[in-house]
Amino acid sequence: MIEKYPLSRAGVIELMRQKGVNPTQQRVEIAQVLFAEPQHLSADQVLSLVNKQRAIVSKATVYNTLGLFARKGLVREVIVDPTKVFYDPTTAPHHHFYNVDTGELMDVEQESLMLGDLPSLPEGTEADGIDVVIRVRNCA
Amino acid sequence: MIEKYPLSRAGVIELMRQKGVNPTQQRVEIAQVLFAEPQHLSADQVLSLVNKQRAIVSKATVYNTLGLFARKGLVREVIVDPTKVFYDPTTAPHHHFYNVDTGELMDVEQESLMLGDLPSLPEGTEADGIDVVIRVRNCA
DNA sequence: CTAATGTTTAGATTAAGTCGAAATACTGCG
DNA sequence: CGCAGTATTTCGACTTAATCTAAACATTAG
Repeated sequence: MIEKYPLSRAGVIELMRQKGVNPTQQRVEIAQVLFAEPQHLSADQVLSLVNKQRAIVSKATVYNTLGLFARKGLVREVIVDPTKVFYDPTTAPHHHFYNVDTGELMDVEQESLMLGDLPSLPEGTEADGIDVVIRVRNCA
Repeated sequence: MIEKYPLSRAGVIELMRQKGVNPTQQRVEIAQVLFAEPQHLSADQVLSLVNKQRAIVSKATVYNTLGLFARKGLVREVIVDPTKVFYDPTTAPHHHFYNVDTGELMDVEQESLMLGDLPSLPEGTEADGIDVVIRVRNCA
């Protein structure tokens, strides 16, 4: 999980195998874009990055694949912007800064923000994950 | 801020005055829906609740007003669902459970989840708020 | 080869949210 | 009162992320 960026073609294929995702042509292309560096891309950005040179992958496939990757735990969906979803290649637990002025999204590096125990969950539910977003704005 | 639900018409008007929001007819109608009880409503839900009996407020006004309320600190925007924004009448700091199976959003009651210190913010930014969402799913 | 299954595609469709410009309501002031 | 100016609301068209549909394509097993 803690690997060097960018991940090689072989690296992403290996990772996909580990996560039980069939590494097809298009999926590998998409994964390579996502794992090029630690970053936060929207579906739209992934679409245009993948098809930068020549058209390789369709819009529907990008959406399908990002959804699949998220379900399989290859990437993490980050919901902070009401207008679009971001996909984060870093799946290890970590938190985010979100700049409401610029729309920029950044990882919180160190585990400087520590969480206490989880509160008791509602009846009949189990934890799926925790999202902590620290909203910041440019100071005046 | 810690008031009893539902808030009376006079109560919401008072609150709007405190927050510097001109209490017009439509805004009061919308506020009464929001402050009827602790809950999490989408713009669409507010729209249909407000116009349940007779048409009172237009779609544009609902969106305008919810945005205004959020900016003025009357309600809190909660972003957990990629398809819509929820509005929470409880503005005191608190966290949320989000049931990914049902789409249900709930307040975390007690301060059972304690946050440590904030990590150092990115250069040139100041804190605007923290959103903690505990995703849960129905157990098998 | 053929069937079955899994994947990708283009293009139409949905639905939340925004926008622009006209209508309406309210405010103070002569 | 009556007018002028500002604030608010409205309609309906528009934008856009995301989904859906149904067909095409790929891959594998037998």
